[in-house]
Amino acid sequence: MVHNHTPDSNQAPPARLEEALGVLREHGHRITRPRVAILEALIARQGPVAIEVLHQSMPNGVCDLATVYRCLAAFEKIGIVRRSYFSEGTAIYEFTLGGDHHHHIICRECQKVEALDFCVVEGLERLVRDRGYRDVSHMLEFFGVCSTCAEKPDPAKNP
Amino acid sequence: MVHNHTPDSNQAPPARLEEALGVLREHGHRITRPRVAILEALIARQGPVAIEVLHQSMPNGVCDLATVYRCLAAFEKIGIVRRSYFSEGTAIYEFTLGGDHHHHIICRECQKVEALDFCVVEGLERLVRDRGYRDVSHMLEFFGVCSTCAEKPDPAKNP
DNA sequence: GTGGATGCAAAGAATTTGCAACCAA
DNA sequence: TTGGTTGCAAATTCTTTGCATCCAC
Repeated sequence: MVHNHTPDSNQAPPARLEEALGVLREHGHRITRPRVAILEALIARQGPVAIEVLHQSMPNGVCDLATVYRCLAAFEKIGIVRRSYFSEGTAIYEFTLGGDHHHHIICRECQKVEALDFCVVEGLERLVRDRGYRDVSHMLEFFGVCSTCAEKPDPAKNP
Repeated sequence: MVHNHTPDSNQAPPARLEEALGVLREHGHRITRPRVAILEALIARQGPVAIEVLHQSMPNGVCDLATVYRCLAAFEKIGIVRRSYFSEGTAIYEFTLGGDHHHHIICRECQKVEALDFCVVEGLERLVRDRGYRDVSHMLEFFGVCSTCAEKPDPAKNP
C-alpha cells in the first residue's frame, strides 16, 4: 500500500528531467541553469515541497528565490508541476510528469512525505461531473505525526 | 449527494449560535460583541468564507480585522470552525459545529463553493494509522468549472 | 544579435503581534 | 476588580514585480 523507495515515479529521474525539458522547449521556453536545477531538486524530492524548502535544497547560490517563484509559476502553466496549499498556507509544488496519480502522508513534525499508491476518489469525481462541473480534479492529502517524531519528546526536525 | 440550500447545517442557525457560545464558555472564553458578530456572520454564510469577505459581511465597524483573525484562530482551537486553504493561498474558515464532516467542490472560475455530504476517506485514515502515524487527518477538495462559468466565453467572476 | 530569463531590491498582500485601553464575569 | 479582549499600528512572512543585466538560441 505504501511505496517506500520510489514514491511517485514510473520513470527514472533522468528520464523525467528530459521529459520536463522537452515540455519547456515545446512551449518556447529556454533551458537555463536555474531551471534545470529547480527541476532536479523537484524530481529528487519525490513529493510536495514548500518553495522555501526547495530553494534551500538547491546547490548554493545557483538560483534566486524570486526565480524559483517565477519558474514554478511558469512550470505550472505548462503542466510540469502542480501547485497546492496544504494546511499551512504556504504554496506547495509537486512534480507531476511521468508519475501516477496518487496521494501522500505528510508528517506534521518533520514534513517527511510518503506516497500512497491508491486513489479511491477518482470514482467520486464522476459525481461532481454529474453535477455539471467540467475539468474536474481533486486534491487529497493525509497529515499525521510519523512514528519517529512521535517518539521524540521535542519536535525536532529529524526524519 | 449535494446540498444546495443548507450545505452543512443539521440545526437551525439560532441553535448553532447557542451551541458555539456554550463551547466558548466551556473553554473559559468570554462572550463579546465582536465574537457574537463573527459567529453570526459565519453561520449565516453556510459555507467556507475568506476572512476578508467575512469581515466585510459584518455590520459596519463592529469588529477590527485583526480581531477576526484572532477570534477565528481561537475558535479553531476549540473546534468551532475549520480552517483550510483551497487554491488561492488565503485562509478559509467554515463553521463546523452541528454539521457533518464533508468536503467541497470549488469552481475554478467563480470560486463558488458547494458542499458534498459524503466522505469515503475516513476509512483510509486507518491505513495511515496502521503505518505508524498518529493524529491522522486528511484534506480532500474537488475543483472544476461550474456549468454557469463553462457557458460564459470570458472568465468573468459571475456565480 | 535579440528577446526571454535572472538577480536584486522594492512593492504588495496576508497574517501576526505589541501594547494601552476596555469590558465581561 | 481583574484578566481576557480589542483596536490600532507596526512588524512579519510569503509572494509578486520593476528594471537593468545577462545569456540561450
